[in-house]
Amino acid sequence: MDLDRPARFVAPDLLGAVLTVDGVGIRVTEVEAYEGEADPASHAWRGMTPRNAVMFGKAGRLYVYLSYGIHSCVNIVCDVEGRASAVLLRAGEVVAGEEAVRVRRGRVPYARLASGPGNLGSALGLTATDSGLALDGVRATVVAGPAGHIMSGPRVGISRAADTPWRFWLVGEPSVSGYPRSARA
DNA sequence: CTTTTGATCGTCT
DNA sequence: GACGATCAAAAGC
Repeated sequence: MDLDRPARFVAPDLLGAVLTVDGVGIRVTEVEAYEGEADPASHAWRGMTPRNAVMFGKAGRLYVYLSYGIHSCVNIVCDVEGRASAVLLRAGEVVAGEEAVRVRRGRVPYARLASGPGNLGSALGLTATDSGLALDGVRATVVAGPAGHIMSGPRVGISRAADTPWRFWLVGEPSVSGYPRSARA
């Protein structure tokens, strides 16, 4: 998997890949691409800040941020150093360490364990203090995997550039959120 | 079933 | 001091 490309190209390739953090494995089923200066919806739109600095760094690290004061959302940083670019992991299927996930997520249906960016972050047990974590095999890894039928559409939950079709998901996967229900193709 | 609202806080203006 | 790359529960129909 070549992460040294802009997020919009890496995003669809990440579908079907398995991200493992501290023994919990998640098969990615839904992602969104965010790119620096050219993308008004990106955190890096107005340049580097202490929070988004990791987005400007080299590929293969995790960018984790606190959303709405409650949820931790997880991105995989891509593109070459100096170009802010990241893929938000919106949903996945838990394929390893389900017991550890249930401690944090409780008694919810299997398909919902990591459905939605906040839930996925919770399932992995990541918080903003983990931002910058390298996918180097120490605590975390990504391994590419087979993807089925891929579809794309507008990103969810943003107010700017809401028409850019940089959301990608696997058709037929129960964990895909698409929250809130609107664009059904 | 659809729409609204409360929770909760770091970040940037 | 306002506002989110959100979620689940409650209220409205």
